[in-house]
Amino acid sequence: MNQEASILSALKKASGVDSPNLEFTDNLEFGDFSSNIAMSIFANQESRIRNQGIKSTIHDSQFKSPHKLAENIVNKLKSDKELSKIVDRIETAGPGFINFWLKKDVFVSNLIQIDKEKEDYGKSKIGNGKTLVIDYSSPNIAKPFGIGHLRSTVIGQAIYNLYKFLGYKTIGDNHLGDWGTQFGKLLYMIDLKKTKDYSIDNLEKLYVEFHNLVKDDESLEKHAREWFKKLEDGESIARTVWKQCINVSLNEFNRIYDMLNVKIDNAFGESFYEEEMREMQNDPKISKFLVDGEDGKSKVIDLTSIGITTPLMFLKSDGGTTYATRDLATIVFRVKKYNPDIIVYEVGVEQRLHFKQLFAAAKILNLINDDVELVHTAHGLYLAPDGKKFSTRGGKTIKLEEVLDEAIERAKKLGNKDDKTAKDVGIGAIKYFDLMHSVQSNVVFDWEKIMNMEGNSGPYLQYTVARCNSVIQKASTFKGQALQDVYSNLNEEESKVLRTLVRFSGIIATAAKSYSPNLLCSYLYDLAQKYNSFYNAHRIIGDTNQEFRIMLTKVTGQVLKNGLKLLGIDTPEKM
RNA sequence: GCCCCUGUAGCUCAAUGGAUAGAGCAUCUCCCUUCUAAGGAGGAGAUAUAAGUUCGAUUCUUAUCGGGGGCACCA
Repeated sequence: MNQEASILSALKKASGVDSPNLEFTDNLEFGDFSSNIAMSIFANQESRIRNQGIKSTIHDSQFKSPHKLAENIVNKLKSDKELSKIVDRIETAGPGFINFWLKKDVFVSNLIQIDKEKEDYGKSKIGNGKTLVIDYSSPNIAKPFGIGHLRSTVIGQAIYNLYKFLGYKTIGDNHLGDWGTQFGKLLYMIDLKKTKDYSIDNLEKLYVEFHNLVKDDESLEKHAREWFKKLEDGESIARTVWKQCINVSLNEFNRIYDMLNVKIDNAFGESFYEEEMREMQNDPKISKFLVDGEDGKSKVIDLTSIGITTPLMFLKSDGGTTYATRDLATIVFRVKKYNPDIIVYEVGVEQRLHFKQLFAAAKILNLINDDVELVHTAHGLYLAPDGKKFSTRGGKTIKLEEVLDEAIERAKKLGNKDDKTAKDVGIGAIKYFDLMHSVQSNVVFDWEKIMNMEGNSGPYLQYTVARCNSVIQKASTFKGQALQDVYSNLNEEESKVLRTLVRFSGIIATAAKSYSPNLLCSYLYDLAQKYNSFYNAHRIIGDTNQEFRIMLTKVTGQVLKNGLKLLGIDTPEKM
């Protein structure tokens, strides 16, 4: 158990609150950790207590002020023997904060632990026995891999890595958009133009052209649906062309995944669930929930009972399936195959309504148990410089590959001669830029910013790791001993690094739980910055404290490396 | 028209209702005969507006004004 968890458990006992608040304090004046639990309990507003889920065995009327209540809790905490092993001092402060100072040797043993566990440091078993399925990346076949797919790909990968690190059984699925009326549109255009050019560029052109033609002739939408129906019914020409489009696209996508160094367990794609879709259509337990759509021919699932006025389109007028049908079928498959505890959809915010509908429908149709958690991360979008959404239909996109190439090129110009390092740095810059933003916020695309290699950036963190490596390499006399003696006279910079190091496992848990890799980014940047301050202010090799300082360098490099690996960012030895 | 999200420094972004609102870019001053200057130290600079709830509000509520996304046979 880490220090944070130990304090939490003691606090839980002393306050009688199930999930007391504990946060790291950046200002040592307020301890290493701080809790506002006394003030929360004291706020005797029933509604707030209910809203925050705070139930305490302590009745607030016994105490005159949150400060008095805090003192009461502190007294209990002081008699906690387990806690006294790691905590040096507990005090109340201000209006009723409870502040904890960790013992110096907690920091020492933490250093030793990091050095011992190396790349496993920070791992946990809290997810053992639990399964998480995550749907991410999910580009559409026959369209270029645009900048828009970057978020889903890298955030999804980071969430996957985080949960795996926490001991979950994790299954990643690239839910390729390889089915649906979009292919009808393409098949119609291919037939119209009698073309055999199935290159992505041409397919994209046809798709854009289709939408231009539709502006003048809405009946084309109907033709597209007819073509998709043919495809769905297994018509051989449609299937052959469709298959060729898929092969072309997959080659293209795989090249990009190689560049990004992303490997997704499965890539079943929407077409994979044809069997489940057919079974659902014939299942009386499902069909009893289907009602006629407005035209009397389509079948929809009514969601007004749970406050969603837009019904879910289950079968189109021509009997063809929709995106929603396929997503429901996917749930059926995943439940049957993996029995997951959590299913995460790392999909953009523009599909919020769809997932709201989908999750509601899955419950109505009894496809999942109530205890399965369905999560839509709803990441924000890359917006064009004019502040609007990039549009595939309008042909306005930025190809991810161009961005990646440019970043690698810039990394080379900075002096990274070997290709692997240039690639790690260039790709690292792009991934970090994406991940550092909070998941839900939109990001305005800017060539200069996305490949930033200074300041709060991927290359900054990679550079810090390389710097640590370089110091370690020069420190040939390092024996890794005699650490215990130096703690009475740590300087400010050293203390800051030490205090930051102990937070790693807590940050990982929080980042995973809230599906927010950006929290890990901020942490790593904070750690690197504190280390760099230390590095600039003090000599390492040759100092009387050199054993300690070298150790500090070694484990900082290790923690940064572990964190970056979780983010899917490689760390070159040298740069 | 209706629904959802959002508004923090010149720009791009952080901050489970907590203590002095953090960064990066840009800008101004310094620091390489010292272990990697892709670095470090320091200036200047921000919570859209108006009420409300609270011991305490960037965070919660309401209104106003911006911005974005969506609203059954695209995904």
